[in-house]
Amino acid sequence: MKIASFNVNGVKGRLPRLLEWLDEARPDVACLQEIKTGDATFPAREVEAAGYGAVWHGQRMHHGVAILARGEAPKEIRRGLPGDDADSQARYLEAHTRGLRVASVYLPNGNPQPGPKFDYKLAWFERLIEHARTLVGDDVVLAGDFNVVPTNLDIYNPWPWRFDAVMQPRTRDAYRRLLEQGWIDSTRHLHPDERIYTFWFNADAFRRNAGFRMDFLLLSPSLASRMMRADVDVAHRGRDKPSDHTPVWVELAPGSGA
DNA sequence: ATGCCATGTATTACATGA
Repeated sequence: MKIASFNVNGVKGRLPRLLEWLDEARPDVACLQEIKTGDATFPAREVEAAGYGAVWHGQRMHHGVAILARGEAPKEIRRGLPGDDADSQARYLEAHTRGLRVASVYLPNGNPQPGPKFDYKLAWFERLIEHARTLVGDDVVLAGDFNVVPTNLDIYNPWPWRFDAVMQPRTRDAYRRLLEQGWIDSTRHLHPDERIYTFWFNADAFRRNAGFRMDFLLLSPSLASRMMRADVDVAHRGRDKPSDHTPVWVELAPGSGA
């Protein structure tokens, strides 16, 4: 069973790339971020024609997350994180599919730093940590764009980006505390020493392979023994009109209930 | 230290992204 995450940077403009990737990669579950469209304008018909059921949490112009499942409709469990009723940004969606609880996560970018956007990022991260604590005992995948570069192995060159929100000690500390609950960064776990990137700032940065690793598939401890392979579909970043992120995926062995 | 760029929405301009 293949679980994937893909920050599409606009699901409508990216539809040809998305449908092509679904056809080629055939993920069983695909979590999308930055769909950048409202609930009424998500291209559900096209996604369904590609063989995927979907749930989505849209927002006009910005953010927005979705969960796709091949051949079935995911059952939505929650949209938005608990802890702040005034937070109207669409960055979290949780659904049940294929015997798992799957969350599509789009953590705030947080730039410029310092400032209110960085404060929002840290507060959002704390709410994610609190909610994740309630999930870590089940079969759960937290998949998404976490907007954090966990270590200097996860970026081509930390120096030019040392003031960026994704590099800050407080951002990294929040991510470390999330993982301390027991979550497994599957890509890093299976490739402990490799330089692996999932985001490139622009086409020139991609040519130089000057990337960041910020998209993760975090597995709850109960799924650890089912982890088989993990990789990044790097080639999709080099195609026509690509997203700035590239898909990441992990393959799980069938569970006892599947 | 960074959006020259891309995206979407609504108008030729703005907000967002990392």
